[in-house]
Amino acid sequence: MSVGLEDHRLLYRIARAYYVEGQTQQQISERFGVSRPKVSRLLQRARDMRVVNITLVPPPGGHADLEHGLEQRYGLDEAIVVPISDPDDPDSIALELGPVAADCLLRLLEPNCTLGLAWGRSLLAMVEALPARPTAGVTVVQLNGGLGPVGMLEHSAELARAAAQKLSARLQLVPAPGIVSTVEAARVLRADAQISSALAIGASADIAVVGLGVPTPESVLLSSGSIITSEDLEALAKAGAVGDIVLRYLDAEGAPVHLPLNERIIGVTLDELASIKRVVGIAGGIGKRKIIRSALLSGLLGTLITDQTTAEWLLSDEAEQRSGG
Amino acid sequence: MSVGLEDHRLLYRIARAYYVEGQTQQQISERFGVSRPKVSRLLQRARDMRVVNITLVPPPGGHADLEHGLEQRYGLDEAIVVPISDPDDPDSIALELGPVAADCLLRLLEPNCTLGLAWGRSLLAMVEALPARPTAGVTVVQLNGGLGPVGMLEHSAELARAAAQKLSARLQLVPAPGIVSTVEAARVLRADAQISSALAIGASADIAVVGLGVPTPESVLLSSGSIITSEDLEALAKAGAVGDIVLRYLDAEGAPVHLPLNERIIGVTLDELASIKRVVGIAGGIGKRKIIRSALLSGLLGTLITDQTTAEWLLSDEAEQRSGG
DNA sequence: CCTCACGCTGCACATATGATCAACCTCGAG
DNA sequence: CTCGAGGTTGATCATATGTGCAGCGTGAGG
Repeated sequence: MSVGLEDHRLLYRIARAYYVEGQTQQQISERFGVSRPKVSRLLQRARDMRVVNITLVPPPGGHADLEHGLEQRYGLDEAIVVPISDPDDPDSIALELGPVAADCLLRLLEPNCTLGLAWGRSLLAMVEALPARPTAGVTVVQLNGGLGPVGMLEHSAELARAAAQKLSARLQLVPAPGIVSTVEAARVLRADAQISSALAIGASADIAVVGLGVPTPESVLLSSGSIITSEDLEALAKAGAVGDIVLRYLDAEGAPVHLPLNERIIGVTLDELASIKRVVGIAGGIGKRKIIRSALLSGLLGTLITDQTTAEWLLSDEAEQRSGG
Repeated sequence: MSVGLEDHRLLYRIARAYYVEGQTQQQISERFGVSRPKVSRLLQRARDMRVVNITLVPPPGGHADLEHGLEQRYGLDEAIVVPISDPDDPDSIALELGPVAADCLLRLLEPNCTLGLAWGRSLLAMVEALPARPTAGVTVVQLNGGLGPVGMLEHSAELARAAAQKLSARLQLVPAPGIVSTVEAARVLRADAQISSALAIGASADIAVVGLGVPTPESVLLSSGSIITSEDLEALAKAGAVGDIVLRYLDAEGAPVHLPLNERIIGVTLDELASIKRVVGIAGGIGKRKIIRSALLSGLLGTLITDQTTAEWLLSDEAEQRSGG
């Protein structure tokens, strides 16, 4: 019996009625004289047998596969891959990631939420790209103490202040440096009511936006102050640190690096960061590959915004091999 | 602002999550940080803007457009167009329409329903193609009295009997000829309790399967008996009749033809036929074009099963012009 | 500067949909 | 012929989905 052929005809007719003519399964069941659940099953079969083909038109640029690949491989909610005009210039990268991150942030923001901000060039670019969009009941909070000279734009407090202004949000600063010279000083500062309260608010943020840092002499962190010493740098290198996320250092596999330096940090901890539902990481450029991969492996990030070149590397065999080594 | 581009990206990502990854809108809304109704609207927009393309694979033979065209133009529930190996041979047509009609009928049949059958070669072919498939509580009933010699396979009673056997159904015959010589005879027969009861059951059938007849000397109707006289034929021609549906004659536009002949018919009336939810018409071939078109215009049919050539004609300009003439 | 009209947002609801389940039928093996 | 396994059916139900609605922000035009 030519079941297959008649079947295909019916599958097609029903699929057409459903997908093209927009009839409900109920209407179709009455029209063709089959039970309503059967229509559902026939449509299922029509999809399985590719009688209906659902095709998606990828957005221009072809980053969709990169994004999906990153999400699959590293378990992200969302990866956003941005084409960069000059992929070798860190400033160019930050400036082009920023607006995209701003778009993403606006999408994620909802009334009465708390937004935690770290610091860095990319964050700065994002905040600058933010349009003035008052959102009811939002609180902007620093995730770590300030770094570098107060008033510097990359300074965490300045970032938070600018963001709060754009969003007409309540501002919660952490009135302390991000790194202090001694463990004892950090302990004292953390004991301060205002500081600990601010950090607690940061730890309970709904959204965190963070950059990823690399401990090189050129980085903003080191060049703008001398709080991290060359001894610290050596210790970090020896311990295998490849970079930091909100001042917390990770090794190549995304594991925290345990060093005395940690005790001198004023900011949310990795555990606290992990408890934040939505952590958005923004970073790109060749120099940040290792820490980006590390952050991805750590599982801390829900969203990653990076450049195309880095995305390709993160999906390449090279990144895979390092996982084995 | 490159709204369109970022929009396209998000539309694509969401469409992909929904259609490819099979996530629910709820999951997507949480993953991408937009409200659930918005996901629904974005998906709607993705379809409207052809970010998702839904393509159907037509069944081999390319009759799908013909079928859809017939349904649209004549307001059918379903048209089934069958490719015929020899479109000029009426027997070939009937034999090839039959199995398709049988498939269709099996689909339409449901437990505890009443199936009314008319008569003719196509109906015979359908019944012969029916597999033995007992269906609970089905009643098969004649829609009109018998025609031609009793025992002839095309005979309405034989058709009904054979169908009832295949379906293990209860059989309700109309113990009378379909056409009698005088109006008076018809009146007497219709008054018979058994006959009128049978006709009432036929009139309340859930499904009716009918052929379409043409009043030519070659037709089974005329060749097998001499109940319709040449005078009748002339009167039919003069009144503009192009054929019949269950022995009721229609003009080219699908309107009933009022003639004394009507009073000599034993069978369900056009009004009764119109009250049956599902009327399946089976007919094909060049000679039947006019009556098929007429039956379609009458609005009596819910389903039409015909051959490809006829379907093309029914959608051609020629058929259109006749509507104006 | 004020006003109005439009569009967008999320909420709440009605509905459409897919899954579960028990009964049934079919087909093949014993 | 009898029996049992697998598949198919429609009833029922929880869930997913689309839409009307009120409120709000925005931008154009006075």
